[in-house]
Amino acid sequence: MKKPLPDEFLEPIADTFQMLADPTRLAILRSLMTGEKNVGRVVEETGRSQANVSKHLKMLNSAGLVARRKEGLQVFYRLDDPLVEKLCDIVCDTLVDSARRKVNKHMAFLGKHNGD
Amino acid sequence: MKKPLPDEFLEPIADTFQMLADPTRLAILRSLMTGEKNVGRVVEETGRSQANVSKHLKMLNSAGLVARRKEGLQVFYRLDDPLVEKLCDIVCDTLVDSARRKVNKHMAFLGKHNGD
DNA sequence: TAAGAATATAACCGCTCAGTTAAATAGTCA
DNA sequence: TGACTATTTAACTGAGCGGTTATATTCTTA
Repeated sequence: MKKPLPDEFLEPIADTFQMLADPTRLAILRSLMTGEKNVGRVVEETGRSQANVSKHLKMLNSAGLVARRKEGLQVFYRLDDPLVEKLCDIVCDTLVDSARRKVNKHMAFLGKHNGD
Repeated sequence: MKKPLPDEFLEPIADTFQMLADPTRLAILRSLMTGEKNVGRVVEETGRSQANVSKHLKMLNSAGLVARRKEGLQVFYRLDDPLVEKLCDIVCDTLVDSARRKVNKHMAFLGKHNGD
């Protein structure tokens, strides 16, 4: 029932993952998860340099992950792809699960248990 | 209800995405989705060079995405993280949706409609 | 028009990484 | 042991990318 994904899709998919494969971009996306923000605000929240944030925002925009809106001197960005939150949710869940497994294993070693 | 993800998670998450941000590795993972395979078989199915596949398999193994099993001369690899299939499903769905939207837009332009 | 603020761009550097080629390792079988 | 097979590893190269610094652009306001 599940179709194998065609070769032509491998590269665009890899490109999408590539966009998410950088801590700074993830920090920017996380910042935008709580709503549309101008560049300066994103700079504040991520603690990265202005030029750096601007550069990454441009990449994210080109990739179609964030949308751009200009208003006077400021430029506002917002998430523009439902993919982002879904992916982050899944990866985060997996990391949490992984961490929990490690803890449980440790507890078992100590002869203890917690709800698994 | 949704907790913001902590800074310490950004890098490991980025690393995970990085593993998926390469067409060859995606091809390898796709190959392994139909079951455990030895290196030579993966080489065949992906059409990449043997050394290249071996290198990527090592990376995927180090990242915990695939498991390794040795049997005589051959080495068998298999998917070892539920994350992989989940992520690929989501990305593929999104790409399909995106493609469908484009088609629909085109149909609308032509004054036609199909089930949306 | 001049000054200043918000954002974008250009140039540069160091590093990582994908792919290739060639050699090494490990296991099988005669 | 020696030939042969499957896989791994080492060394190298070229391209891409993240970050910084400095400069440019765009818009507002006085």
